[in-house]
Amino acid sequence: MPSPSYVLDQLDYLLLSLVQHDARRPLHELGDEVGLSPSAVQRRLNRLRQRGVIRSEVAVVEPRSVGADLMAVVLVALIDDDAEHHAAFRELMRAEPAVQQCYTIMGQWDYVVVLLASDIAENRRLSARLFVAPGTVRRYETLPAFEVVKAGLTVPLPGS
Amino acid sequence: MPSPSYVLDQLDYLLLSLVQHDARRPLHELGDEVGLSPSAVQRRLNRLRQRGVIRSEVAVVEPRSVGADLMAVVLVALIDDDAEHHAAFRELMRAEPAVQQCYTIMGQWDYVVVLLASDIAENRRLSARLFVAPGTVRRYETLPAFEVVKAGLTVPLPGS
DNA sequence: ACCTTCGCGCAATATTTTTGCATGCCTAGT
DNA sequence: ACTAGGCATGCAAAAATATTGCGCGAAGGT
Repeated sequence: MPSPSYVLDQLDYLLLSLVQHDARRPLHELGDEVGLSPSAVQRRLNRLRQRGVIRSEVAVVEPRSVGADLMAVVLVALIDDDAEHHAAFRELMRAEPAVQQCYTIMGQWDYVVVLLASDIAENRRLSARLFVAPGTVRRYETLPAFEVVKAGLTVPLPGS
Repeated sequence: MPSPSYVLDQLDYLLLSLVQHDARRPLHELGDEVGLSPSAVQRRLNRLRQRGVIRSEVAVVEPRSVGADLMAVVLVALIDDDAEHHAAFRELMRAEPAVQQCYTIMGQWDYVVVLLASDIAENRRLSARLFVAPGTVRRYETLPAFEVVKAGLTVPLPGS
């Protein structure tokens, strides 16, 4: 489902590198930078959207501005490798707004979860609800974030 | 610098919850959903931008579409807590496009780094360059991601 | 050599954003 | 109670931007 690998040329990469930092720039401005007319730029962007290369365009909200002052990285090990348990846990993660990111990883832990909360108390409540109550988690370790050095979804692009 | 805490009302939260999922919806559409005229919506969004509540608007690129097939979470411990070392390491992380995210954390590790690479070989090259060559890292542990269960920058919003 | 395909620029059109202005609603001060 | 100021709103005009139709030329295949 991601995308069956398509052929993107240098111009596509250039455009992606621009819009992944600022999605609000008008087409003629992007066109000036890459040497294309506005409509050509638009057709390329639409194609990238349609093919799923551009997954979405979103506004990035500063967490601290909306009371999410505590970010934490949580390492999680499930009770066992039962497919049911995994499915249930993943569903829980996807459904929970406080879970910003969740990856299945290899190694001694099963998941890495990035959790946003207003404070320690709420973090504890969330942990209880997400990791303890369901009973599918054997062990979890919370690593509170001290500082966000870098946070983004930007992707390294070939030739740039 | 994030933002000195401002007063956002329910409408602001509503708008944020909409645009943090889709930043391309026209003002009149947002207005219909929250019960405001297009210009009122726009003024609110601009205020949120100016105050830094909306940090940016970006296109989210699907990593696998551009050859970034291997994501890994890397736990890093520095040689020591020297401020110099920390500053250097953080600068390195910020400058490196393959580093998607980087947090300072509390506990036995100093940093969590989310690293994007095309494959294992490139991951090794990156690790060598970022964690070994500089000589500021005592120990690091790479946890390759098996599957991305959830990836986003969306923030939990009060009252929604 | 001819045809087909594809992406381009241009120009017309449609949509969206931006701005100026008048109004109504709070709050605070008299 | 009344008034003045600040503030956010809706509306409408204007500006900017996005979208679409069309013809052209290059690349590749027959």
